[in-house]
Amino acid sequence: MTAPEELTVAERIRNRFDNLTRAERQLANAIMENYPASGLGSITAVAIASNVSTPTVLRMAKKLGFSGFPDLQAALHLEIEATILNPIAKHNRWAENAPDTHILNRFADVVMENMRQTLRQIDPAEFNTVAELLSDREHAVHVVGGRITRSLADYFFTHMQVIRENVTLVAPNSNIWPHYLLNMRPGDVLVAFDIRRYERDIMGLVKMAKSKGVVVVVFTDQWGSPAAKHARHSFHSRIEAPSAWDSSVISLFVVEAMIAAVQSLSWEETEQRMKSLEDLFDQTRLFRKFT
Amino acid sequence: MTAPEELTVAERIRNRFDNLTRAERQLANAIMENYPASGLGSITAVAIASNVSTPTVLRMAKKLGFSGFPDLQAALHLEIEATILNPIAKHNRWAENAPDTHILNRFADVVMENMRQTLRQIDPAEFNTVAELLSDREHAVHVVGGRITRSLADYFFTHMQVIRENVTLVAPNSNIWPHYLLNMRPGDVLVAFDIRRYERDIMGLVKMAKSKGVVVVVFTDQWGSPAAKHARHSFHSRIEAPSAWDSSVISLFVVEAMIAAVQSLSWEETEQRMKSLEDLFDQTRLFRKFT
DNA sequence: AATTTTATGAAAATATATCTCCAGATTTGT
DNA sequence: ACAAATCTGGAGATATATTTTCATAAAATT
Repeated sequence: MTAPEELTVAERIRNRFDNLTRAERQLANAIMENYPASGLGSITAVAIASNVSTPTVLRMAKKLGFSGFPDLQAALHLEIEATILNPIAKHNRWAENAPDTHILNRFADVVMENMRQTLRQIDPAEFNTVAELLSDREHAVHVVGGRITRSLADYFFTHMQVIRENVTLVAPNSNIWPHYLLNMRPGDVLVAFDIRRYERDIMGLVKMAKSKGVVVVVFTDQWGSPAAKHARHSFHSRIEAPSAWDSSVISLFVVEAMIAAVQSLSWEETEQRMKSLEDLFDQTRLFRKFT
Repeated sequence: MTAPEELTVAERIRNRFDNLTRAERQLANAIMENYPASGLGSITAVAIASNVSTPTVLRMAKKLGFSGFPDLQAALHLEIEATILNPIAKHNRWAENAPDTHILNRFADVVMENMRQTLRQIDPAEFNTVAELLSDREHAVHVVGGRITRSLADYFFTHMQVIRENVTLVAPNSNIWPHYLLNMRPGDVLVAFDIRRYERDIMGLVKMAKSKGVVVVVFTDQWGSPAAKHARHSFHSRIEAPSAWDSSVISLFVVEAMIAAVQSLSWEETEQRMKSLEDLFDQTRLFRKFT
């Protein structure tokens, strides 16, 4: 036997429909008509929409086993939550041979949730715009990162360097940033990485670059680096992690997607460059042959 | 141009995120967290759930272009109605506002599959063993990466350096690797990153380190670096990507999970070190204060 | 360091929603 | 057709939600 609390409002209505009075049936039909959205307004709104009085709504709510109208509505909210929630996020266990509480599984849960949230926030149009900016050979691309984000900046730079010419990685030491600023021209793009704790210097660099007419793109976290306010475009990744540190996994995900987008916007040139690169590698015998 | 009334609440939040204040961003994130169900309660309930005051909720609602909170909520109700009525348009996409074929969605699919496969392959016992090895202060940890994996090595190094002393990042230039080999002692741990195309030099370094009694841990891809054969432990991440490059997202995921595991194995010391680090940052005023 | 601007939440004021009560309408049983 | 039981909604009482006001705190600017 299912406990009454676990029945949906719709089920309760169906179960007790025969016990309902005329006005209540009218109300029940109106609710089922466009369920569950029809039950979301105030008791007054629901009453009016169904052409019954508010006490009728209340009485039916009580008949259905709720303590009052707000109680019924809370149940509807939970149902909506359950219906709308993305089922992909609910993977019970990632590493099947490890317990749920193993760090691998906990991490996997959080990362997937981060991914879901991040993708919901990204505006694909803005993403495309930035990809186009970055594939424009007319203007240079400058990349800068902070203490932790340096690795991301470096990763991004390494790939962009293969895709196109005229890409600079700004050195981590902010003392010599003025040298880099010298080389930035209007229309150039500055890609800055900054997650908490946000670094003063990045903010400064962004402001100065902006005043020189440089288009600034900031990759930051869900709270947003202060530098993002001065940026033309910004991408917010969720960086939650079951650890003392933040997670950069999703930031890297967005970066890789961006690299892929830029690459496909200018595949012909990129392909050429990659081939030349292969040749160079062959000559230096840096790599073993891949089988 | 879309009329403002036709934008969803989520879109409005995205559009104006950069104009939001700290408390408002906190609220926005809480709403997006479990959207749209999170916005269904009373203004008070929403405020409490997000840990902000009710006026903040109201102010944000107005900033987003609504006349008040009930207006915002009515918009949510309409969205829910639209979503539920059209079940096909729903949840099979990550970035709901981009087509399935958009690179963001294709990337998300692949990453998710990579994660599944990778976690299925990892032996949690081995994972734990390596975490213990890395948290043993008696022995030094050396980290090395290749052309692409350098960023991962760097990331791992940066974090390990905070967690414990006696961690070295081996410089990318393999000419001077012999210098580093000089400092490796039996029982030390060498963490090497190597994904295709596998690099000859990494292989050489691993072999030599092994012959000196160093415990080698290799992070590689699903096919496995040849260096992995000489390693005591190895972790294989799936690096498939819808792009000309491989994806490092899952490798980073495993690295972060490992960092978290090591950190929790020696939390007391790590905590001390992190506090000292905070103090140092405060003194150098490198970061802006995070609120 | 001092000043201005902006952001924030506590608390009061207002508006709205919810519930209670009850008088009349409707149905049911005789 | 009549009495009893039940149903229904109007109107007021109460509770809650929403908005406004304002003092304080934080941040930006000078």
